[in-house]
Amino acid sequence: MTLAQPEARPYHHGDLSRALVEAARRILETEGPAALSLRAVAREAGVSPAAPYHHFKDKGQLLDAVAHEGWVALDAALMKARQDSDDDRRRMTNLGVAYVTFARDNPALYRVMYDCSRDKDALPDQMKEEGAYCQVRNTIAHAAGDGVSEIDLELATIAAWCAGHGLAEMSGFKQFESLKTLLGGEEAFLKAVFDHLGMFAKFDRG
Amino acid sequence: MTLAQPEARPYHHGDLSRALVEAARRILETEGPAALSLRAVAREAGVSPAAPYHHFKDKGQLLDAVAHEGWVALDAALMKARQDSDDDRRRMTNLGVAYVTFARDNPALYRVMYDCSRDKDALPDQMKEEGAYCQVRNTIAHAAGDGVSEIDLELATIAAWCAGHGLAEMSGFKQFESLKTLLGGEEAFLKAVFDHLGMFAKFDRG
DNA sequence: CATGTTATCTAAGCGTTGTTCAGATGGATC
DNA sequence: GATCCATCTGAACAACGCTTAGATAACATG
Repeated sequence: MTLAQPEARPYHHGDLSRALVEAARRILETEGPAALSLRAVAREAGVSPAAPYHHFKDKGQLLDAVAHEGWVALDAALMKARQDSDDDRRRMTNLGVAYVTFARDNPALYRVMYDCSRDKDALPDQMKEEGAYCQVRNTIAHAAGDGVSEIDLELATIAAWCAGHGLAEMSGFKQFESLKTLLGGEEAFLKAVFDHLGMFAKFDRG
Repeated sequence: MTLAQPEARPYHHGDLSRALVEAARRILETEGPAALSLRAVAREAGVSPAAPYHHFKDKGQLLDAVAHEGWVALDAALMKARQDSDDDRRRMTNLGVAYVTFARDNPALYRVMYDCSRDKDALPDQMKEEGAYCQVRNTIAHAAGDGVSEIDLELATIAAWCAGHGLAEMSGFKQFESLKTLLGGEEAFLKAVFDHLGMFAKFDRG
């Protein structure tokens, strides 16, 4: 008779895929992206280093699953931000702030999300239909009214998305620290930058 | 007497630091960032795997050197773009297009540059004085005239830089392919997006 | 010129990683 | 109850970043 194991997991885990993704997110949050090795994830989940390969083709595919969860979470954050406002322009700014805030609050996760995208040279497919990208697009469409062309709409969405991503990756740079305190905090800083980007400038001009 | 070596390098290389950085750039261009290991760089330079440690504290410091070269090159590209125009607004767009074009032409190098920045949560120090960041700032300052505040100037520079970085990392996404051909090529696409960002909107409005 | 000092390089090795493979395990099906 | 098959383990491989001990040669000092 052996001593009681700390976690008497049966030989077959039951839902290892899910457990692995959760373990990965736990490692991301506590130790950062550099510590996210497949072996570490397996360790954290309490299985052998080879076990993950029965659920994911390779490390990249596990990261894809983690990234997917990230996009879903970002989705929800943007959805919430979109409802918290009535005015179109303010709503657009709120979306931008929510986007960057999500990235700043989950830096490791955001990094994985975009690393996966760049490896495939594409945003996740999910986004085109009902995802975060589409939410930005719809918000712009509503703000711009009927007169706007499909092309302008697409361009404006891309422009806003690029601005958000750029700011998400750079707003943490220490060179901007003094400016932030001068403006009264992180959020004020973000709003000010988005204001300067004038994402409706084209529509305002006519 | 031994056969003539293919490259009868003396025991002491002479300028190994430089050779290592060049070897790294060669690997980046031909095999991409994933293949850029310290051992591969040493192999490419024709030295043992331990040799680089006499010139760089660790792999990160070698990448820092590579990144520095990248920033210098980007510097030059922006300098050239700035002189190729007279009108302020066009000059600003040209800067943006040049920035993104550099990133698209040297994707692996650009990746290393920004990975190094994020590891330190800072743009390279060199940029603040006479570097690329400063060029953008000066261009905006010239365009905005005397009335603009120091804060607005800084915000506009950050906004432009974020937009450039975001577009640099996303313009390669295949989702935008059809839109690009529809607009008549990569450069037209970039100009259209920058136009939508209306980086002078704030100043135009007064 | 001989000598000692120092910078530079190599060889070997440690611990870790991603990945593969043969074999052990056990739930599901007949 | 025998069989099948997805799942998991243990052991192994090559490659990685990095360290250490020792070889080599340039250079300074006498």
